[in-house]
Amino acid sequence: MSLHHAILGILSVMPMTGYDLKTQAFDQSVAHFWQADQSQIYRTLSKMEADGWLTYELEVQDGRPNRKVYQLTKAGRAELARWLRTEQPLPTNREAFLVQLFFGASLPNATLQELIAGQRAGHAGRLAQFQQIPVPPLEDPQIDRMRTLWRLTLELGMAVERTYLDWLDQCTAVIANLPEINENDP
Amino acid sequence: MSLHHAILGILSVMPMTGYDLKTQAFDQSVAHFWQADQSQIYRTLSKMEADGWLTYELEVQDGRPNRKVYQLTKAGRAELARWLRTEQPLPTNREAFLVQLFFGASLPNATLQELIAGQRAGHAGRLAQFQQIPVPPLEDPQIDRMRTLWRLTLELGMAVERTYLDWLDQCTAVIANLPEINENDP
DNA sequence: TGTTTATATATGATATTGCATATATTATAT
DNA sequence: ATATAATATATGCAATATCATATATAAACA
Repeated sequence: MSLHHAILGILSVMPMTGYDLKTQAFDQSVAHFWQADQSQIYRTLSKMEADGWLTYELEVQDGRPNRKVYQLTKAGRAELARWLRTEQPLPTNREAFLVQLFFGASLPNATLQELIAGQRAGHAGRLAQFQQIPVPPLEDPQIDRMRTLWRLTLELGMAVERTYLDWLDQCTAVIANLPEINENDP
Repeated sequence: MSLHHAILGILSVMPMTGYDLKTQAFDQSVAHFWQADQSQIYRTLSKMEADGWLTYELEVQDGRPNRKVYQLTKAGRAELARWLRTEQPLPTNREAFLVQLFFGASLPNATLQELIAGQRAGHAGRLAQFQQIPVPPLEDPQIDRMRTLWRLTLELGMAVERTYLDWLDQCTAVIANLPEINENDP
């Protein structure tokens, strides 16, 4: 639904190809709030071009596939401006690990701890990845309106990851104090 | 992918109908980590029954549609036990509001503040909803292994909502100090 | 020398989600 | 008296997401 609008946003800052959208934008600068599959990006670009929101300039290359550098049309800019003002629903919470924990009472403590450790490694990795995205600090927000907003979204991404890490450590502590289940008695 | 497993988990605690799964489980006790559409629940139940993970007992009613009370088969219990031990990927971050904020530099401060206020109301509502889900406190985890794990998942849900609320308040403060854009100069 | 990585776009197939609508009766609210 | 909510299951359809694979060449690596 709003992969369209994420793409409009990115291309409004800088025209680029589907390949760049994947490798530069969705895998990097906006990865903390939107991720997209390569095949879905190309399909969505085609559809948006057919709908008149985008055009592209073909850069002919030899030895490599030609590049289609996409940019917004007037209609695309209008659509982005309209959508930016519409109220958005909260994200849906769907998290497989929490299903495991909620229904995991039959698992031994050690197994629960292994699952928790796996999640912890993942979240620590994400936090490290977010911390490497370069944006200026918030101290002087007069400087650059756009970068201030970028910084805010990144602050949330990092705050959420820290919340996960703290909570996973709490889980480890709680389960360490839990009496072991009797494996003969399911 | 794991709506199947969320359903296996719920029915392993208590056999119930598709209607009960929606109204009692997905809209209430597990709403903080998994949500599902009614139509998807019924389709998934049919598929799981066809795959031999579930059976149902028909309770004939008059004046109302008959109830299909689903329960796990032996194969269903085995699949749940297997899946509970498999490592799960982190949830994907896809949040439309952050797309707006990231690309919203062209919006006036007041519009940004309205969008933030809308999100804040939503997250405050979610937190209030989570706080009404009754589970015993963590002080004595010896009491009940299952309820301890339930409590932990709920703690995360609430911690994440508090993280959002704090961050949204920070956004309000930062944007209040931001110089207004010149609307004649896009 | 052979394998992987990078560049670049594209399609097929499947899974998942969301929204609307259909049916049918009883109970409750206005 | 009439409309809405609750109970209960089901299908159609469109949007979205995921996974695999195809094509083609150059560069880097082992």
